[in-house]
Amino acid sequence: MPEKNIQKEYFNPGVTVDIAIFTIEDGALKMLVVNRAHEPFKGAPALPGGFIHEGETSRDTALRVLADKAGVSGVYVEQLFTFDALDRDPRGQIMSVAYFALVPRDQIHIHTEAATENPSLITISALPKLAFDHQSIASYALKRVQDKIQYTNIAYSLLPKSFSLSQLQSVYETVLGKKLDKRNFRKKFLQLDLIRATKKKSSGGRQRPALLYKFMKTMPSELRRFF
Amino acid sequence: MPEKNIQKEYFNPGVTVDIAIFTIEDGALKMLVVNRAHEPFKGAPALPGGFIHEGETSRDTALRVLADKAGVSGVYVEQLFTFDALDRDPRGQIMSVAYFALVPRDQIHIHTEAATENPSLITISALPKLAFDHQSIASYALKRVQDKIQYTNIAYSLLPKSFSLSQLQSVYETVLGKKLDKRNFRKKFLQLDLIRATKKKSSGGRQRPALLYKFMKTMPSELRRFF
DNA sequence: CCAAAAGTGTTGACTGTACACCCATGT
DNA sequence: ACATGGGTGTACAGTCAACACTTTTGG
Repeated sequence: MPEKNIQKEYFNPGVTVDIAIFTIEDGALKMLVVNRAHEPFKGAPALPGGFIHEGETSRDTALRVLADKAGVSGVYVEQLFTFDALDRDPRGQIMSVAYFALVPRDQIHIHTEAATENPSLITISALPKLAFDHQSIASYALKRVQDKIQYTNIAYSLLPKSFSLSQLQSVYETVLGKKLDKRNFRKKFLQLDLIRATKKKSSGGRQRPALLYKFMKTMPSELRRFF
Repeated sequence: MPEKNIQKEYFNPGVTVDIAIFTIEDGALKMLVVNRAHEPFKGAPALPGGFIHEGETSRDTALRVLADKAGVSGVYVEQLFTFDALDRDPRGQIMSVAYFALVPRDQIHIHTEAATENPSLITISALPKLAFDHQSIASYALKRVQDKIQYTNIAYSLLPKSFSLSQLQSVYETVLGKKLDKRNFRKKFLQLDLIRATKKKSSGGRQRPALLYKFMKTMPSELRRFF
């Protein structure tokens, strides 16, 4: 290994960050995609992303993109994988450190002035072809979310601060793409000691109000597998 | 995103690959470390690694380092995580795409002519302080291996082509750092349909010869969690 | 015949899954 | 009063964990 002037003496690939931003809207799992403003793949749908800036970690870049394109901060963000197939970008050898984020729908603000490239939410089950290898990144991200919602508390990042057990169950059903049994779900989840009942009840519906719960920790925490 | 000449117009961080190479020797889990030949951290133990070359993916780099420093090829190698804290390398902003590999002890050839930097095997439980953030990389790698041996067949990459159930169990005990029940282990593992008995038996010991088994697939394959 | 590792089943505890009805509210 | 989602328990099946003795070989 060399000592100095790494940037000049050695070959450095380009390094970008791409981020799969998931949310739930109308009972469907959706992902935020943008339309590329420039070549390559001009006009094609793609994951939001950008080059790493000097003095910025890849996570910083991911958070910056998240703020720029979706107007969101303070949500769950995790590094996924680094994609670096040599032919993934026609401009040359450019790797992508991929991230994913989970965001409650009402925290996404697509129409900020900074939100270039027409960000929009697309249902996962109807994803169009994406630019670069973003298809692979998206499916890798989906798999990770589906795995991880089963043994961590990351669901907190798809829900409002307080929520009913039915809302929580609906998040699981939407992410996993399958129905769950109501009684078993409640029994198991309450045993985990992750959420606590508040003194409030939901209102506004024309049905019996539901007890509202909160996650005790809105920080990632690992558990044993529970679904 | 820009269109051309990425390498010149934009800031590119340095990109290295570091690899945690695990093996089992004398019933202990060990990792290969080198002594750094140059600054920074000259003389300090570190994970083997190096810069990505032009036209090389990070995985290519990992395989190259594995061949150079350990004389090994054809083993299980997996990308771990990309480490890019800004202060991780005193030379500047240099990220590391970390990998790990699992290698049977007898396939490691430390004393090839190319094996610079005195590679040596260190017991995991007695790791010295390592250069850079290699401490973090190593513990992250260990955790990943411990997790993944429980729901994939990666143990194949720590064993010879044929092996007894006791050898297999010993691999699990060594990696997980705990004793397992012999009858339960055998029952569960055989149910998984991952290995097949051969017609051979072990010999040479002064005890009852064991039936030898082979993994049906020596390619990564995922399962449900089994330990 | 002795030492050493190989090989083999059963039981009880726990966990997961299937399943149906009454309750509280708004309209 | 009715429509809507909220809330609750039991029984059966499957999985996990604990546990000890006999077998086969080499020396």
